[in-house]
Amino acid sequence: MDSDRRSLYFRLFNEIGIIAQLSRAMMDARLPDGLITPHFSVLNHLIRVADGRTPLELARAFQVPKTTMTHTLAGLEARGFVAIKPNPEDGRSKCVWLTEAGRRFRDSAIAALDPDMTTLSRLVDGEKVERLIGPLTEIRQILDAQRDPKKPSRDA
Amino acid sequence: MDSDRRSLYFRLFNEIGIIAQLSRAMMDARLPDGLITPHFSVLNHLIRVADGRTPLELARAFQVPKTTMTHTLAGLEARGFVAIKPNPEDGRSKCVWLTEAGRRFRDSAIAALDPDMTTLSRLVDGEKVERLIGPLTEIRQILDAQRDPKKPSRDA
DNA sequence: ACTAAATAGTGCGATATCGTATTAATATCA
DNA sequence: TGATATTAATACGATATCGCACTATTTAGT
Repeated sequence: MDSDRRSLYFRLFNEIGIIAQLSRAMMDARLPDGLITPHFSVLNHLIRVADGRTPLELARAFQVPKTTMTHTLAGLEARGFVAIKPNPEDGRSKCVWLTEAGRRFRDSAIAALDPDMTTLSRLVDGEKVERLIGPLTEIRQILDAQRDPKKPSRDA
Repeated sequence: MDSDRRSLYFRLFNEIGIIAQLSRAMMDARLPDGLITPHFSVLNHLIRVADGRTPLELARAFQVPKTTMTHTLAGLEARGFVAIKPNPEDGRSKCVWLTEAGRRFRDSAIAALDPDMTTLSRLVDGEKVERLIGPLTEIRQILDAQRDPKKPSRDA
């Protein structure tokens, strides 16, 4: 592979890595206590996508190792933001349910993030963001498909 | 801020976060020993951008806290991939220089990553990537500028 | 020159992230 | 049905990441 082509992809991943770091730092700064972006993201996912997901489904959705999701969920459960119950369809598995406190926390977190998001929406054209999401989703899916299918969660 | 607009930015950051995680996992899997993507990225930066940077400059370049960069550099120094010397222009500061071993390691890491990158270049159109980098760089710069200028490294 | 404020790097403790190995339950199949 | 492989979750240990606080040095202001 020639050097120019290679550095193109490195630059892409570098920019994306930095944006991920900056956006996460921005959100972390608005979240209380020991709660950080992954906690909020999981709550948000449970509301936006579907309640009652299994830990493994959540790990896949965020592309983190199972053990990382176990840890994140333990933090949410300790604060009473989710309830983790046995999966009635599979004795090995669990289901993660939002609690009322979890919903309230998610709403208050969004409120806390709102000023930053509003500022951002003034600085970054929404249509430009929409045009980005398509290709980014495509790249995400390709990267996802590249992983060893035997390892759906990277450490299984 | 209305909910649609808000979820647009959340989706952007979510996709970017997942791609960052996947690309990092992909690279980590090809790096030896205890070396991970940040180690490689720093070496790559020293070659591509400029040798002899200070730790703080590197922390800013990657938008990580100073302490994180200290830790990353310690790992590189322990393996003899960089030499950290006093900054002749500032007694508080240091300068990070690549060693020959560092260059060799960077080259071998690139060689190890090459198959993945080649696969990627077949699956993701290079021109599409080029069209992404501009807007992403812009967003990165805006996010960067949004941070409190008093805290150039998030924990200063 | 002297003092006060700012800056560069790091020690330290807390938490996050990850890989490996383990346990329990389920699925496969002879 | 019984043996084997697969799967979901977690315990555990190692390292990464981060914020806070501290030291040494430099810079600014008088």
